[in-house]
Amino acid sequence: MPLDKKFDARAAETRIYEAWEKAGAFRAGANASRDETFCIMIPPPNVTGSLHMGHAFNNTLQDILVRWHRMRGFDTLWQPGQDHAGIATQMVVERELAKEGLDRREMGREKFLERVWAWKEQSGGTIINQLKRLGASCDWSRNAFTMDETFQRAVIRAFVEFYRKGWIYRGKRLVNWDPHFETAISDLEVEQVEVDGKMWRFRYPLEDGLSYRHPVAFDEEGNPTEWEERDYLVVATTRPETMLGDTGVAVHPEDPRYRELIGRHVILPIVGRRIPIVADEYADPEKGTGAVKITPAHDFNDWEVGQRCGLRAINVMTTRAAMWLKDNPDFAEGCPPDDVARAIQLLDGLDRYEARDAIVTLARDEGWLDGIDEDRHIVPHGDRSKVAIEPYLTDQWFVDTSKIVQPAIDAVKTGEVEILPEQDKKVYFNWLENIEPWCISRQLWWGHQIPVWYGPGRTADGRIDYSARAEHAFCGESFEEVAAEARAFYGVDEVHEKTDIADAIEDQLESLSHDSRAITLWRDPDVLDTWFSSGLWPIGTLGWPDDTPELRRYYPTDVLITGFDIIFFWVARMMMMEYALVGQKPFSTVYVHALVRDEKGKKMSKSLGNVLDPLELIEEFGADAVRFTLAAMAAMGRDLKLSTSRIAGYRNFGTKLWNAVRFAEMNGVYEVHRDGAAMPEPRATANRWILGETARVREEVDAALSAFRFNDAANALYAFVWGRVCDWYVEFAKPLLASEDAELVAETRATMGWVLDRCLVLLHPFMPFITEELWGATLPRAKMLVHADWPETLSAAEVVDAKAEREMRWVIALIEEIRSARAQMRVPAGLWIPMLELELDAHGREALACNEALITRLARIGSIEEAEAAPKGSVTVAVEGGSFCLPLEGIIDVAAERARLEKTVAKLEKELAGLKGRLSNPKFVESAPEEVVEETRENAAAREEELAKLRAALERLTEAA
RNA sequence: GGGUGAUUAGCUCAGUGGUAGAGCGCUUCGUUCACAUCGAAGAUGUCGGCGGUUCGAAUCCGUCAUCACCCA
Repeated sequence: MPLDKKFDARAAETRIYEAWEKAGAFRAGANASRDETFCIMIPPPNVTGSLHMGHAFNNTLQDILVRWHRMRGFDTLWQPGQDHAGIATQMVVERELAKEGLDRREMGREKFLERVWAWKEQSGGTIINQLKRLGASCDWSRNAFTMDETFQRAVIRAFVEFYRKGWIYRGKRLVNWDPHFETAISDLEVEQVEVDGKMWRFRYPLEDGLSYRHPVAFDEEGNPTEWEERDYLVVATTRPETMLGDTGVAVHPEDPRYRELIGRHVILPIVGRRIPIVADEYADPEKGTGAVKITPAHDFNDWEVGQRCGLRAINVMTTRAAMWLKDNPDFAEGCPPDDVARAIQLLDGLDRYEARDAIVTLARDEGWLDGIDEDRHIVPHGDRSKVAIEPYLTDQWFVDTSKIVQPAIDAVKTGEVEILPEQDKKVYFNWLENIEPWCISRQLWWGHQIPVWYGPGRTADGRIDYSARAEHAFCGESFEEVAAEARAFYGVDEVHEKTDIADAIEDQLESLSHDSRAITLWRDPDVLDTWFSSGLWPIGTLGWPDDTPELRRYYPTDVLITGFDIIFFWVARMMMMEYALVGQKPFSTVYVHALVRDEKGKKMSKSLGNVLDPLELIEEFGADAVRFTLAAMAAMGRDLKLSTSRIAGYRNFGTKLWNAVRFAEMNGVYEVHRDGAAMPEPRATANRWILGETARVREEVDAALSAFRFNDAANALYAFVWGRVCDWYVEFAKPLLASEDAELVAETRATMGWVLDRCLVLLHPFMPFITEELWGATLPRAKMLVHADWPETLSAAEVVDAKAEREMRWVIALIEEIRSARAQMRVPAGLWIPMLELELDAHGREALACNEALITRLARIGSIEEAEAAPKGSVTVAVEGGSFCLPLEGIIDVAAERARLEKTVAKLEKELAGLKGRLSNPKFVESAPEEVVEETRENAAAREEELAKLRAALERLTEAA
């Protein structure tokens, strides 16, 4: 049954994917024929996410490598899975609940988590199915999830190990607080956004009527010429609401204006707090007034200043970033009670922005507003919530990254782990060498709950101490483990667990009243940063902490392919955590790819509306076209700008391949060629030539893929299949297949069949669907293409026939020359014209004799005859070793022919001048490599020869005219 | 402010010292004989500017300009 005229991607892709899955084609070790393993860990997408262009790109590259290795017989595992995306998923579910008028706090943790799991069950498969549409050949039977029981065990184990080694600690620190989600987030989850804002200047009165002289006018050299007497300091701030937590004013120690004020005090307006003027280099004399208010509990820089200068940190906000003044002893401490009461009355409970307005209004009304300037500044925002982040003082868990960072740096320095492209190494080092402690606790419910339980403390003399400060933490992989420890610690028989601190205290009081020897512990309610679990991905998915066969076989993995945007989030953390936990690298090579942008180079974003949906593109052009486009554009280290016309072009490439096979089928190729046939040994030059070309492209593709040069591999295949097989070989084969010589026909069929099979094999990693379809449609096959043998030993050195290659190049050049002359002379395309052979060397004669049928057919030449001289009005065709002419008197325009020849002559002359110039330079001949000099000589000679022929032709033209 | 990268045909981009390339687009011609998602032919470049190294620079170095991204 003949093939259709084109490939129906939409109908075929699902069917083919199902066939692969049914055959278990992607299972770990499928098609393995050698000992070496090849393992890629998928960068886990969010479980409730959906496929975007970045995923499509990333997974296409992985699939190319995986299919390539699988066909080469490696024991291959592409490990798929998803992460639980703590904040993102909790956000989605909370939004769902809100529609039903529900709130997670009212539901309670357990009920809420049930809802999250239900949501995961419902939408978790979306991205898997989308990856399948793309053709991703993951071992889905091993699909992993960071919240799976086995993976949870790995996360908890990692936490406990780190804790016991002292690499994790809990502390009251300023963290990036997201007031929308009411959780801490890590530095990396913060986006810096430039916004238009204001800079307010406030006057803080000096204590006890103190005053100083502040310069207000300056001469040309900047020396002050006028001063005014001030009994206040002017501080500037972009965040007036934080002033309630001010505990100092900093000036530069060298600043002459304020030197005498250092150590004195100002009285904070509104609250009446007496706060010191401290010297700190953080205060920049050039900025504003050079005096800066310090709010250690609400600003990272101020926190540092506070630490250095011994200032208090007063938290004045709630977890929702509303003002917290009432019942806030820290706030009230040291302030006049009347002022505190008034502040509470005016400001308590106000949102931070309402409070800002209120404070500015107060300042204006009370006369301590010095002025307002327009100001553009950077405000940190939560990358998920998009609200302004509040630096916030809370108890959080941190990984002391300084303890585990060194092996991650060394591994890349020594080359044990390779990062490609090179430039991304710098980014990696830059971050790791300046690494900050990693805040890993999140005030969320969806995630891995921190395996730490708290109980009362113990005093030195063995009594139990219930004060909050004495709180004792127990860390263990289970409550049982912790309970055992607690029994020993307290010397009690019973240890109870409560999830909530309030319940625990109640329970404790109850036991005390019964004089029972029991202690109640409560578990830390927080969960771990999703990236803490993703950091364990390579070992966790393979079964760690158990010593599984998979872990032994596939770990360390081979390649990680990921976007540059998660080098810090993920790559660096896997490096640190895996070295810390198993003492081995997680992977050998990291290939970092760039961003997919729209065709104008803009980052794709929903708000810009320039998002290309990979699934829509797959619908329109087929997965193969989308994949091939991404591969062809994957030049290392460059962003890629995607346009649909490019995808359409590669869809056409698939059609081209399809029709080449269709041609073969229509010409009896598959009556002769057999599945698994050895490479034929044909006589005909064209057949021998294409075998050599096939060997060459195989080497090119392997070299390119080995170097992660996906674009080179894709382009080599494109140029081979379209530019050599379809444009030339199929055309050469037409006269051969039409020959009377049955043996010639048979060898041509065998050759074409073999070459096309190699095309399918080599293209399969890039275009798996259409190639698999053609593979199955042409012959009964022992194995599906997905498991076909990669022609690894096909070597150009062995297969290329230098004579055949030279001959075919000559034939192609001649045909191109004739076609070009015809087109420029406006010879009607359908017209068969005679050609005269004027002079020809031995090689040319042989090449002509062997390929006359090809030449006459492809150049539309009716006859070739020898002639002594070119007749009047003929067109000259010069080739290596000879020249021909097309006697076209009456058809051609002499002036046009002259113009054509002159143009070529001019081009050759220019080239020749350059070549001769170099050769006549003695320094060039002396210092350039021998082969370069030789090549230049040959080039010059060849040009000279051609030039002579064309000049002669020009002369004849002149004589004739 | 610090860092990284980019600047090559109309567009998107390859090109690590030896004759400037590809795809798309454009122009002309062409459909019985695999494919119009096609074929044939063609036009288009001070390789961002300036300096340097070299026999030789799109390529190496310096500098300036413009743009982009990352980090503060």
